Amino acid sequence: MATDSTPHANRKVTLTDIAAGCDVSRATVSLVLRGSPLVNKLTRARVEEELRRQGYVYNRAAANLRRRTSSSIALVLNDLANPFFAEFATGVDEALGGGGYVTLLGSTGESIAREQAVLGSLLEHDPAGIILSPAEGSAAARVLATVGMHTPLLLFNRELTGEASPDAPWDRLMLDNQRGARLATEHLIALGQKRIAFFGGHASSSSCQQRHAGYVEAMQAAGLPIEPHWRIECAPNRVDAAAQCGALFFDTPAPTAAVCYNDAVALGLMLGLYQRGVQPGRDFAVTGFDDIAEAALSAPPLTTLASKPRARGRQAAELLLQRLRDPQATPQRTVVPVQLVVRGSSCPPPAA
Amino acid sequence: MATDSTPHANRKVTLTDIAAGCDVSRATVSLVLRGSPLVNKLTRARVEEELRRQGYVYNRAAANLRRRTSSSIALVLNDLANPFFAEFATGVDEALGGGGYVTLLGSTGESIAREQAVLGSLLEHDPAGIILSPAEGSAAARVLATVGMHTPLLLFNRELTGEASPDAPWDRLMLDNQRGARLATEHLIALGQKRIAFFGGHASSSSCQQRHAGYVEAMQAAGLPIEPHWRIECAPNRVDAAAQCGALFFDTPAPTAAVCYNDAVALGLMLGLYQRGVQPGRDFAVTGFDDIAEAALSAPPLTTLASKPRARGRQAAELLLQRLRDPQATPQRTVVPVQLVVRGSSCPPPAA
DNA sequence: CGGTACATTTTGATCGTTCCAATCGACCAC
DNA sequence: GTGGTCGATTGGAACGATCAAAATGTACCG
Repeated sequence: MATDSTPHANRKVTLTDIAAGCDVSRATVSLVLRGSPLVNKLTRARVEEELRRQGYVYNRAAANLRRRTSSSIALVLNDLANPFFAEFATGVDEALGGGGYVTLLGSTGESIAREQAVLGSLLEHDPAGIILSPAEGSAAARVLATVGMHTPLLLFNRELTGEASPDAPWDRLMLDNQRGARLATEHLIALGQKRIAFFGGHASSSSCQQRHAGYVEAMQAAGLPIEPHWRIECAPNRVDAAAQCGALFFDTPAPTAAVCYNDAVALGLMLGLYQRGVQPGRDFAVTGFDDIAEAALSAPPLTTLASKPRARGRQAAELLLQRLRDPQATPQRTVVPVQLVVRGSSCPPPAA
Repeated sequence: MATDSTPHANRKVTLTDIAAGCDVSRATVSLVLRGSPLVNKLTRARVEEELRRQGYVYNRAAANLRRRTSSSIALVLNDLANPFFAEFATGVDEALGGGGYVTLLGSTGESIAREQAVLGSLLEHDPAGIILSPAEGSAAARVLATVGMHTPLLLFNRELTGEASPDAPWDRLMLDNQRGARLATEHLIALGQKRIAFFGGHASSSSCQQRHAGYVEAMQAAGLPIEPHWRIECAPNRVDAAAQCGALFFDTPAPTAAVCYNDAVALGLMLGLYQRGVQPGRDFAVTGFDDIAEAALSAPPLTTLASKPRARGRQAAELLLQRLRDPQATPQRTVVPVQLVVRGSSCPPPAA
């Protein structure tokens, strides 16, 4: 309450001010701040009182400079506005905060140019590490060039393109995309579906490739055919997905089910289906990927693959913190399983 | 490509390294870095070459220390996982990046304790300013005590409680909650609705109070009655809203429409209505607030109030940057209008 | 009393940058 | 040859913290 009693004009309070204020040296104050057992109980009390009185706030930047350490982690995301990544970011921040780190945020909006700029800008703040969910098509070489090899980087969710480089000792946290999509496809097949499309995403993105591979795997294992026009690309958002819905029915035989790239796409597709008078969950089966919050609440609720983005965020932070503790350890590639969540959007094919 | 040709072991490259590398003084290199016109073209070229060769990265922390400046802004949000705030954060980061600032993220998860902790932690990194969307019930006095008066703070979206304090010269960016809710209510009234409930939110939150006031205003202006059981509180998320749906129908006369606290609540309510066999947009009118992405894509699409969170984010950043330019200006309170977006979820009452 | 041990505190250098004042060479004017 | 101006560069002291080593003081012991 009396914190701001002294109208300390403008300048910030420093160690030196405190030291002067209670007649000790800066070093002693520093020791007090860091809870060293070396200081006398009495002086500690005096100093602490003075700290309170002057409203001192620690300057971590100065400390970090001297100690050649860092207490921040950069979090660079391709699309923060996507609830999946928003949840992820929340998890990251949670875990980093627990570890005494602060999150430097950067959002690239899926633009490689902005990714470069953002990485460059954040690096100037000397983060202890970086968590990066790369923009689509981001190249390993460029990232390596700007990040260098001083700062540990954890790759989340997507691979970088042209990853031939031997000296890119990065950790990875990836979803088991292939197995997830395979599970979804197998689930549809078990329901009796035979004409199953793969809908949405850009074929150039690694996660899309992996999910498509899982779909192909399941189809082939079941001896089912895959028509070329059952593969529809679209941007991974609702609006574009809804717009592309019609493409599923241009050609015959039309599919009666679709494994979608992710939930956003699946929800958009369902909207498009409604608009054509096709009722998802009854006339047409749909599955998603991610299990974002609205998946459970759509009509019909969406069958999808749960990846628990917040837990993934915490995990990403943990992995990076671990790397900081042991910079020499060999790079880890962590693949987290995803869980099939069956809801109303998946159904048997309409009786022919 | 040759950036990492030198296996520079471990230590980071500094000004001194560059200076030594091309036989000039640190000061000159510093001038080059900042594009000063004082340096000779030739030396500049030499230095720039050396910078590239050694893969130098600027240490902004050191510079900030010396210059007594800061190049970061703290962004503290009560719920980053909410798409509204995720969009907001994206807008903030966009605009801050443009201004050469970096975003320090903090997510409080609607906990006052965490808000304190996060603010404290971020302040140690000496942000030039703070954008805060406070947790519910966060007190002005506590915030003032931890933030102090050195760091400009911009309050977004919510007021702090107990705001009697005369010396809390904070800028504000608020939505026009009252007018928004009034517009929604008037819209329902114009459709012929007479029994209109106000659904969701915590009565203690300032934004909820304002929205409720707008609702009351419209009802009274139209001479319509307001039943006590037409005011249902719930947490501002889908799940709780769906669960509280039944409370609307415990008592008679039951409402035939509801003005909801926000979109999350409205979507949850619609789900709850479906589960009771009541079809929103036909049997019961619903309006939301925020116009989050899924509002347009729900079934039926949601009538709501657009607040353009991303644009608000940019605006918040701009306001704060302006404050930094002129710290002496009198505190601003900016209230942004919201726009009624009429969609399928609002309808006339069922023919009695 | 000298010596050693221990607890506590201080001095001065340092982190990587910027700022200020000073320097230096070259050129010109008188 | 002296002084002045100009362009280009530099040395060294900051910024606010930490660290290593040295310096206090105090107590104890033979």
